[in-house]
Amino acid sequence: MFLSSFESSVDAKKRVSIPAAFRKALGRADTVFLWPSLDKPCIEGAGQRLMEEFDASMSELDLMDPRRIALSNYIMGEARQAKLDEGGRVVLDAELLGIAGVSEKAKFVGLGDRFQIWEPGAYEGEKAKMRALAKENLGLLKAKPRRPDHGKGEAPDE
Amino acid sequence: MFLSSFESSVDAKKRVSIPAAFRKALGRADTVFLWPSLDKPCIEGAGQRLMEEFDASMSELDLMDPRRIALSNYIMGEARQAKLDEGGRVVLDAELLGIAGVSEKAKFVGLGDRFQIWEPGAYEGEKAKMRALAKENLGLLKAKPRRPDHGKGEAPDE
DNA sequence: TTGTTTCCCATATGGCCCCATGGTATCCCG
DNA sequence: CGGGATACCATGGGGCCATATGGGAAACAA
Repeated sequence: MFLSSFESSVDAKKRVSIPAAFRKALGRADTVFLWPSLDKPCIEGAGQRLMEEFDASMSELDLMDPRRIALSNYIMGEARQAKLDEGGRVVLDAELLGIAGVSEKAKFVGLGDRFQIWEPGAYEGEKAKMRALAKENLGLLKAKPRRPDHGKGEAPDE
Repeated sequence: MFLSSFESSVDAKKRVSIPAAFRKALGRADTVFLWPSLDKPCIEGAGQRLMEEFDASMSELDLMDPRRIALSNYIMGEARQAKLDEGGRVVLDAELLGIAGVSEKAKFVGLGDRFQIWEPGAYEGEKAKMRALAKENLGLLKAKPRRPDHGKGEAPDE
């Protein structure tokens, strides 16, 4: 799970360290999938697993459905698979850097099944917006109905 | 269940002891999830269980639903998973400490499924407010209808 | 060649893990 | 009932190792 946020720096060769915690969430393969966000000035990234989910979702549409083509075009067409070097870094190409406005520093933000890479300043503004939207939608987080705990749940074992 | 309040101190390495009573409520895994409160100057924390509930709720929304992204952004982006050392302590990073204004002492307050960490002085003020709000809403505590007792009082669980 | 990309090695810093100590409450045994 | 022993808990400190980041050499493209 991509959890928490980190900032790392972009060197002269356009390399960034993927935070160690995120590398662990990527799975065994030393690759990341990266693509420009559809609606925000940031880069999105994930491991093989999420790509397979996208793929599975799309395969439920007819082969020639124009909507399928459009989705494939965005998801498969725009995404790239980057290989991590042995220090856990990837090279960000000029297009990705441009879209996100990233130059010196890159802010990695975990979103559970994926993560985003922001220019740190730009992210501050976005964060405020996201917080407001999250606040409005806290109601979507349903509690699992639980019956008065008869010692089942998190009883310390021992 | 996170119950009652405790105060512990923050050492030079920004470590705090999680109260032993709370550690038992965290379950067997030696990790805590910590995040800044949405509306109060304090840190909130919980065990794996609550995070899994969040995760499950979110996975019922569409992959690209903006509300999902916003919620993920707050919950996954701002939370961090801290590992307890063998003495039952965690390291609080500078951001969390800053948000809660915690420096020397930290006040742990149990809230049932989660807990909060306050700067002790700040908590005193908050406590008064919470008490007033609780007083106005005592009516929300409904008695569970219980039938005329068959057994011997309440069975202590265990 | 010249510039760009890819791989590999180097290194310091700070985060994490472990060991140590002192204090306190509880229990047991005298 | 008292004293001691024991377990548990809070806190301090030190050392190792992973991580982040810099740089150089080799492979490749123009």
